[in-house]
Amino acid sequence: MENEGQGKGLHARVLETLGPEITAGDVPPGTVLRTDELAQRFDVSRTVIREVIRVLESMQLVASRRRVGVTVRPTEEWNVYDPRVIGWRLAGRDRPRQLRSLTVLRSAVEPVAAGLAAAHATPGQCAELTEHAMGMVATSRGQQLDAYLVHDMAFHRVILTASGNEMFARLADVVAAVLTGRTQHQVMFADPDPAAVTLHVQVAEAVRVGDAARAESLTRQITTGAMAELDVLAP
Amino acid sequence: MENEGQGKGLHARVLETLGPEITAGDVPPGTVLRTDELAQRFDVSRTVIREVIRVLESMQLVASRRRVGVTVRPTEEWNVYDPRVIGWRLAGRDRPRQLRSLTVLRSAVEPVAAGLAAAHATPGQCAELTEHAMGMVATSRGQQLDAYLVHDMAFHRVILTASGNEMFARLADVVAAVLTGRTQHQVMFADPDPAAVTLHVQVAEAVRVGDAARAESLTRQITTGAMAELDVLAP
DNA sequence: AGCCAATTAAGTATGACTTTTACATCACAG
DNA sequence: CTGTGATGTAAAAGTCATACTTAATTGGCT
Repeated sequence: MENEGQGKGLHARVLETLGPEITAGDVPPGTVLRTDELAQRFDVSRTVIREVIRVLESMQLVASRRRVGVTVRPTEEWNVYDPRVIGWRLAGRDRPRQLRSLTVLRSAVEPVAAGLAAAHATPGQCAELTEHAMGMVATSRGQQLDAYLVHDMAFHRVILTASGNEMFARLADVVAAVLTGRTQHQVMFADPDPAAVTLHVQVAEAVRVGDAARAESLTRQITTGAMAELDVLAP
Repeated sequence: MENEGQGKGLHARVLETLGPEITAGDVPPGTVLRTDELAQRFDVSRTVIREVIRVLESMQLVASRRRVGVTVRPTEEWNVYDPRVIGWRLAGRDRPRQLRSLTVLRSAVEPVAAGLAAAHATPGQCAELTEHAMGMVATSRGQQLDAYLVHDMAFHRVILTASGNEMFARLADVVAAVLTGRTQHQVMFADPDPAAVTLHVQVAEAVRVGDAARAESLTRQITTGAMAELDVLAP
């Protein structure tokens, strides 16, 4: 379990080592890396390293300049919306900060998405929504946090995709990660907030009847609740 | 002006050709590309093509599999938050749809960002804000759209960065692109909506005095106005 | 100060070799 | 005759080593 599985290609393995090192701050901004050294360190050819560098460069994590080397860029310039960067940061040292950033983003996006979903959701999506809301009710008591989480993530994914906005839809994974992170940090025996569960049911209903304003307002209550919860467990 | 400047490296030039072709839909999802064919087509070595493919893969535009080739992935899987993907799509065929998506995203994010800015903005940022709001007032009449745009973009950039949330801050370029796109599509002799100008001044003031609720509400009026404007000029 | 040359590290090209895997072929059992 | 499964082959990406090119930094020389 020391090395990541060798199933993937070489460049993927190198990337999965170097990326997290950078996002975690182990290789601080301004550091200069040389391709030859990296090739030596990972015992791969320079070709492989170059491909990794290209990907890291496309994430704005590094900048490559002739005669000087590969420089780690300052944090503010990183592509923080890249799923892999998000994943690495969530797995790394400043997971709390990252979780907070993402929760704020979620609190901005989800209410608007819910409002749009009320206008655009297909009957099938409405059905899924109520189904998952019911699932949340059913699993909200008695230490079934894992089962609850599955429904919660599915619920929010449907909302985001039913909004009909591709930018919102692509945040489904991020929201899922946030929800997972929150569950993992919660006390194991604490059941979800009953008020939140009720709100989800009401959102599903509002979307079904096409009440955009109500769907938005209710979802805003959910997300502000999530932020308040974050403040309580803040590190 | 036929070819993009040859100042950058080879892989950048190939990327700037292949990327837009994919995002524009000229190379529809499901299409398989072979690396040696691409190498032949662009008259570069396979090494260069491989690096391009890696970057395209990191944008989730393509997937590379052995024995089959490089497959263009379906639109829903693209990394639509990647700045280059956004740029390519804005430059391409479905620019209207993209502009609409981004405007909706903006309408979700900016009000929340403004609320946070009211709580976190430094005195310096408040000064910048009023300065640019004043600039907008000064350039709002008499076909000075370009000068107006500069202040508008700067204003919103300050709001987003002053929010203190890195995810919001990284959307400044996107918002700038949206504002630019809107200006370019407007009739050349139409001055900006006076109501919008007033709202910007009021937002700057609300942020300065730390009235988060008011800053959020005013900004929401700005963004809903922007969306309404989009509906009028909808293609 | 300003210019030129040397040096350094990334960028590119090429060719040989490895690994994975889709596909077709064939054998066998139902 | 058909469907299932084992097997072999070939195609394309993946990897490596090496030689060469290009740009930019550094430092020395005028």
